[in-house]
Amino acid sequence: MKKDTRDLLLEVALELFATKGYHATKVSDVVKKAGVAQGTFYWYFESKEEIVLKIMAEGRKKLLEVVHSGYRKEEGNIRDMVDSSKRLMKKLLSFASNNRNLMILLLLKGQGGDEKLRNAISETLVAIEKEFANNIQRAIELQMLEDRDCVEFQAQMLTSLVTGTISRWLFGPMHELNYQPSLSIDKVVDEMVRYEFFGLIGQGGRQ
Amino acid sequence: MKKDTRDLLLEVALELFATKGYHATKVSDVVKKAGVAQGTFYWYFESKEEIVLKIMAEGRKKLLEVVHSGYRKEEGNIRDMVDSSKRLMKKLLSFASNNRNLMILLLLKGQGGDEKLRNAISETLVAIEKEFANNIQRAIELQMLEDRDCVEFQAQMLTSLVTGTISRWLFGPMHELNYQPSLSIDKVVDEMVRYEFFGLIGQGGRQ
Amino acid sequence: MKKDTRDLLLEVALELFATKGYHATKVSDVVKKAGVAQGTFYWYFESKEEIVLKIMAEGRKKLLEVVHSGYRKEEGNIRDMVDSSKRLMKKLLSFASNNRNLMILLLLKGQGGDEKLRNAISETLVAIEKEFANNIQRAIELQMLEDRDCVEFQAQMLTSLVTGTISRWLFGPMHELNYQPSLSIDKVVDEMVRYEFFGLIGQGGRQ
Amino acid sequence: MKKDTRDLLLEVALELFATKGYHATKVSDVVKKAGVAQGTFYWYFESKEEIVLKIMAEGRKKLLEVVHSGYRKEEGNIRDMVDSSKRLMKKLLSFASNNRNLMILLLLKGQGGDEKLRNAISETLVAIEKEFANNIQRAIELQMLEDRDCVEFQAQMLTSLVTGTISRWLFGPMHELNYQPSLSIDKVVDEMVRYEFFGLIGQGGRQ
DNA sequence: TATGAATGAGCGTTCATTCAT
DNA sequence: CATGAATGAACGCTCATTCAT
Repeated sequence: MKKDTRDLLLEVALELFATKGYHATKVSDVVKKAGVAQGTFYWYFESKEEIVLKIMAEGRKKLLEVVHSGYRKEEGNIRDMVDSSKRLMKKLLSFASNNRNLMILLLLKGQGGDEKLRNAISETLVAIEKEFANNIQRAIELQMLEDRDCVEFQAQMLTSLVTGTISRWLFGPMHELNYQPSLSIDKVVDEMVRYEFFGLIGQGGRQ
Repeated sequence: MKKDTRDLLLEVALELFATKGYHATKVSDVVKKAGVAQGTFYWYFESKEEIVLKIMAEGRKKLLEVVHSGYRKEEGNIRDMVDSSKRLMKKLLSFASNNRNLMILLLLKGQGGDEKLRNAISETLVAIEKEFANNIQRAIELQMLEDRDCVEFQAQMLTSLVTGTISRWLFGPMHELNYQPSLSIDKVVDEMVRYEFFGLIGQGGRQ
Repeated sequence: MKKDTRDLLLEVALELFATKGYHATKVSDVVKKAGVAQGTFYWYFESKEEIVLKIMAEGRKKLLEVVHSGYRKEEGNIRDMVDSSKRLMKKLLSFASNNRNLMILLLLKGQGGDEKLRNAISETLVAIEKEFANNIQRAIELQMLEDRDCVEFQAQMLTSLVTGTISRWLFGPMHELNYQPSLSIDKVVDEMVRYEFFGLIGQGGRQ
Repeated sequence: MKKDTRDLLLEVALELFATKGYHATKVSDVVKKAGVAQGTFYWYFESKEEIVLKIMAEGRKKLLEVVHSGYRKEEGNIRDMVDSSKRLMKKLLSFASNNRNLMILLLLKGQGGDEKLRNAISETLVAIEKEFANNIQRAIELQMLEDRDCVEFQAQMLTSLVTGTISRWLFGPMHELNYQPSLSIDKVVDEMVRYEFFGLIGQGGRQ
């Protein structure tokens, strides 16, 4: 069951991009680690840029599947909404935890690359934001949330909260690749969703 | 009143780093735009890396001054706390708005650089997080916030929220350099601080 | 029968190092003369320093083979010893004559280079000195030479004599690269070995 | 009694050329160590090359004075000749010992420099050789040495012997700048002059 | 499919030298 | 005499990409 060379290259490239960064990773590093010749790389991919875009496109697809499959369609009350969000966040965090390299590329190391690279990342975030916006909109229509007339902005804040928290949780304050998360997924989910809906004050905050 | 060459280089370099990214900016670009010879650059800076670190260190210092000077010391009730936070956020957003290039470097384009560059960014975020944590801790001690035993994590979520929102507000969903913010500072501050303390549900959310 | 590119580069580099000196020879000179691209140089060698060290190591090896193979093992009397030395010197001078560029690098032009370069040269001389010391020591043990209790020093004087004479003979007083030796090898060998054993006074010197 | 700036620069430059080599020594190193500004250097010297040539010309002059003043004019017999040579060698070694930096430049580090630099060194050696040749010629005319019809060559061998021995004695086998000579001047002189006149066999060698 | 030698434009950096003050 | 900022040509090296086999 020999590994397909193309997949091997994709895998090795992702690992190196995540470890050393896109720019610092040479094509020669990739082929060396994959155990193939330099030319072989260019049989499968047009350029270094193409492979990273392929990686990110694939990653975005998988990530969006998670986000999209996350919400239950029929919320009833706030508790349902919170539970639903918790389920989504749990899925998201699990996915992130199982795809550390991808998350590094999407959330951290990719930002400094070329225009196209940055756009790919932005598009991913926009897509996530859109999903969140849809959900918020629906909740508003169900009169579960007050209509503050800035759904997009709220979705964007939520996206910032989630992506920032994920990257901080997975890689620690200094973005160390081998950082071991100190909080359990459940604790993070609990706190994050609480924050999502109730902010710092929380449900029982004195007003 | 000839501009000091060193400052000129710093300014030009920041602009180019923000516009094209650190890697894509050549030293020759910087000196060309500054109108000095290649060697002049190396009279003032040891390397391309040094100048970007200098820029970021200086930027971090100014940014932290804003964050640090932001909070009032003697909050009384929740309204005070919220007002205090609003004042801070307003200062932060004004600063960001007036230092777009710096924010690009700190929040967007810097991430893909060398190890040292990324560390410089991480350290900045850590410093902000620390300020936020201090404030949350104080609010807890004043019994204005419930002690959820995860102050650090809360501070980190807050940092994610704020930095993400700022970069999204200033540069739009696609991180365009010339993006014109569509929301006024006051609106952003209102919504962000509301979110900070009350989450999506908000003060008057039906439970 | 295409020449191996690596060997071609080594050969061209040696010639240029000998002609213009290590520092004055640019990598671009080497590749231009070899008719390959700049990058090709770095396919075969890590750096300009590496190639010169490789050249010198190879040269030292060949030189030491000559020195080592030079002496007969079983000298009987002084005449044998003198003849043996003549054979060695003849071999040495032939080698030097056939490897002018190498000798230039080892004896003349290399000295001003980097630390490693100079060390490589010193090590070569030390190795030669050691061979000479062994031979002197053996001659003492055979009671063919008086034990003056300074074998090392004698070997060093001999090394100075031989290397100095070779470089002076091959390249003339002004170290000209295209100098034509004015004395035949046999004459030089005769006089040098006479000097080696009998000094200025010579065998028949009046005392 | 402030040190003359020009002399200071000469002194500092010699030290650095000897320590780091001509090429590795930057003009900025010299002025930094001398505590003057970069421009000052060029008030006193036209170029980096000029200063090293000045240094070497001055050094050669002093060295030749020693060599020239070395021989007694009226040798009588071989013992006189040997004694006379011993006196010269002792002077030479004392001079070398007191001018280590100069000797490094003349005998070791200078060789790899530019054409002019190498010529300056060659000329020095030629001048020494000439002095030696004169002395040998005179000894032949006094019938103290056999006329082997190769006075120049003999002088050259003698020069090789002397210069090689000096550099090896002062700086050790690896040309270390801080090497401490292990033999006393007198021992070196004894052995060197013995070798000069009698070779390895020596006066009492069995023939 | 796969190899790996070859390419060459381009970059960061160096440093001897100049010159206005 | 002295300063030190400014110059700019030049060099070693990189690395994504190509191509003959």
